[in-house]
Amino acid sequence: MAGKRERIAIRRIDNLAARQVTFSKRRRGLFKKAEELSILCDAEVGLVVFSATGKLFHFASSSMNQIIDRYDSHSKTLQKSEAPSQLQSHVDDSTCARLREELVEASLKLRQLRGEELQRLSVQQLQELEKTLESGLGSVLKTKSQKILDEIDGLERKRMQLIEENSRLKEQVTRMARMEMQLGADSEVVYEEGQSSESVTNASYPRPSADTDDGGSDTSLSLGLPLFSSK
Amino acid sequence: MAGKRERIAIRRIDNLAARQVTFSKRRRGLFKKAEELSILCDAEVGLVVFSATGKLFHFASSSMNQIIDRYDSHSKTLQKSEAPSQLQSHVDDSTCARLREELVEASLKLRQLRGEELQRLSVQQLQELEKTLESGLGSVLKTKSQKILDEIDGLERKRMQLIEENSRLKEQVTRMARMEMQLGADSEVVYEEGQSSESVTNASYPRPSADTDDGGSDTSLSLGLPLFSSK
DNA sequence: ATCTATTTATAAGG
DNA sequence: TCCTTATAAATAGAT
Repeated sequence: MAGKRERIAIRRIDNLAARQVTFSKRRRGLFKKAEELSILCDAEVGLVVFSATGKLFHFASSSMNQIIDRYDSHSKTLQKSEAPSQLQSHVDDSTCARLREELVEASLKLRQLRGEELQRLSVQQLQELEKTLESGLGSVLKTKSQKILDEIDGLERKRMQLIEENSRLKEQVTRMARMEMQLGADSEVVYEEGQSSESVTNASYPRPSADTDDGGSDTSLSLGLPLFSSK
Repeated sequence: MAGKRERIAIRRIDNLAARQVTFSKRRRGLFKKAEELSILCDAEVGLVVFSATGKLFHFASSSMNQIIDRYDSHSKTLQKSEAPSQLQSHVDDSTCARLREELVEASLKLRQLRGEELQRLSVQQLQELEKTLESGLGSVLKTKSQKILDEIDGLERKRMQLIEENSRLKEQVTRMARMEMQLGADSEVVYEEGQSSESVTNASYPRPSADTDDGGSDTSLSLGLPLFSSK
């Protein structure tokens, strides 16, 4: 029979055998293409692959060390003062080895929490993992909710402040309009800008840009442009 | 018009423009496949490419430093001679520092997955964490179910084997009982153990301990003790 | 960059 | 792992 091939999603292949087969095939394809790229385009290519079982595969168009060095020199902007050589290496190999171990361990746990590398675990261990994940998920959800509520709360508070401010302004406008009427029609009035007092009673008039952050609670007296002037 | 495409030989492309175009296209393809391999097959992949013009491109399924370290530890069969003290410590401070950094980072992520240290995260980040946890939890549950089903399956298989064995034994006992009757009442019968043939027809008689593992399928003829003997 | 004719890679099944 | 085949994906050449 031949393969009724279907497109596959790019996510970890669960079935171990299938995963290994795919690894073989794709690894070969990848290395082939890496080599082709280096030859066709005169590029320096280094490729390192560790199988899930820890086996190493690698390709380098020149020498891997050379490529790694070149990579390091590109990525390391920070240089060490080489002067005292390694005479005062405070960290010894055993410290490093321990760190490495811890890192490997931490990485494994991370992957397991992410749902990988589970095959070797016992049902008991899986159960524990499940509990950890559930509790973690619970905390995350709780924190997320809290943050969202806080945000809503903050917005609501700002909204209330704005409403307050708004009504203060309306009041002020009303008062001023009344004063204007009392002044009578004989006083001379100059409009600094072409805005009549009527438009100010509209709740959605544009706020002046001076007040960038909207936390302001007393901009009512510093609007920066005259609300009206009489003629 | 579209391309009347021809296969190309794998050798350096002379034309500069064509070489650059091909570099772009194939580089993208290569990186895509590198990532796919790492995801599909749970492999650790590190890829470094320098263009002919010296530009660096790189991909790492985990962290490049980690991969380079792992590569180094694999490829270095040469061991440190302890004689000249720490004059030739293969691991330098920077490697160690890097390890430390990675460990700190991994620990933080672990704690976050466990539901700690969440306060500084944004809602967006929490959302991602949530997705990770949910997917991890899904995998764990799936794996656990599979393991439990496998166990049940194994037990069921063993049960069936025991039932089979049991009925074989019953048959044997019946046959033997019949033979005994045919021998007549005058023959003397000696039981070496205080067990009558009747009790063997009981489905729950204890099995002899010789067969430790219960995968056995033909203990019926090697019970290790005579069912009866004639005199 | 975009468009296709073609070549390649590869999933599925033995 | 290798082989086969149908099909998905990559990509050379041209616009």
